[in-house]
Amino acid sequence: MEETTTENKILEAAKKIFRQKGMEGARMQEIADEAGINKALLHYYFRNKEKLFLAVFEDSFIQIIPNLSDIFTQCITIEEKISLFVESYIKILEPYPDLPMFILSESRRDPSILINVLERSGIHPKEITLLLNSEMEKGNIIRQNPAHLMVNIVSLCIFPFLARPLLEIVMLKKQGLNPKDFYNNRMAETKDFILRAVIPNYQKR
Amino acid sequence: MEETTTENKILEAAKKIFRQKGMEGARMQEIADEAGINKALLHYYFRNKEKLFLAVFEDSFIQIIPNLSDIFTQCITIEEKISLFVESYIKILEPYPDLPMFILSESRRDPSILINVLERSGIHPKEITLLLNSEMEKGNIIRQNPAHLMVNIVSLCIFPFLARPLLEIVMLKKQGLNPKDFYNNRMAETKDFILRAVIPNYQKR
DNA sequence: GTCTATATGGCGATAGAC
DNA sequence: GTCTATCGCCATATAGAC
Repeated sequence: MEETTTENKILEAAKKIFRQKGMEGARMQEIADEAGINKALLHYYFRNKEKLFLAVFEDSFIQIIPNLSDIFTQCITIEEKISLFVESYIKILEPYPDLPMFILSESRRDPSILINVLERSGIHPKEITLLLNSEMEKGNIIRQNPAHLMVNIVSLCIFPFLARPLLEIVMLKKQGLNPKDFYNNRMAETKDFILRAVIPNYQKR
Repeated sequence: MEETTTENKILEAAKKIFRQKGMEGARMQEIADEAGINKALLHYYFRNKEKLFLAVFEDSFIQIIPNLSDIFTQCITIEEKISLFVESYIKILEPYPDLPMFILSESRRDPSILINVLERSGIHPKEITLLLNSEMEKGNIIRQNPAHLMVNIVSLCIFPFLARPLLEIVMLKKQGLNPKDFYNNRMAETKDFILRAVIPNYQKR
């Protein structure tokens, strides 16, 4: 069941505002309004803006680097693993379309906020590298640099969220396309594109 | 030859600071210092921060949506066109690694800044869609949704710039990789990945 | 055109009553 | 724990001398 303590109300409000506007764009007053409390209470619970922001950032980071590592230890083919990863990742992001820009933009503003949070992150690229190399040995996936392959997959999943406002305007004004249709097809198209670049003789099924 | 009028010095300084820190993170004092002039002069030439920012944004937008449309009208194969696009685009961005985040982040903060700038942008996705469709008819590229294909190509080119600080830390701390090596190989790996997903029976050459 | 000095407002943070 | 009132700073913007 939901905890509706004051501290929790503040955190939820802060998540909403910080993720939308970033550390520098957010206003403590706006967060207080959103939480339905007074501005002074923010400082009572979190001392200052920086500390409140860090709480939101860490929570957000854990959410965007989801616990998907178990996908790669399951007993399924590499094709199914990649498929499942892409589907799960896009599904996780869909309810929080602001998260990717928030994380990347704040990481760029102040990379030091990453240091603490990376430890407890559940990112283990070394293990995935081993898996990919072994699958290449077996001929199950096309030979390529594993680091680039991982970045490629993540790029294709995340970029449409990052560029959403720009993409929507371009589609509407320059192509006469409905952005909703685009985003509805996105998961399937992403999966097929990746698998064509990765699986030998891949045919859509 | 270089124009070194005061107005130009201001614009160059503003580009540097705004692209690094964004509209909300930038300080008029810092821009004045960078330009080697007084803060009041900024207002003399550009009235207010918003107008100075818009000048920088429009200049930046034109730079990131480069005049690459002529690539698609050249008399070369579709494979060469895609190859050339990826190479040119990454090469254009390399001297300005902050540009992609600046454009996308500011577009999200206030999408209305896009309206004016999109008109004179040289983005003509409809023409590229026609080209892609015709190449699919001929069997030169694998059948897929042209809108997604265009987004995929741009995603793979741009994302590594957007995520650079995060990627560098992950590579150093979690993989023991040298980020420089990664970015040196990036162009070739991107090209091959895309061509495998697009060209029937593509073999690296 | 370029400067110094100053006005004006907003925001993070604190004091202190309840 | 929660509120009202207020402090102090900093950033944008303007006034006015040169």
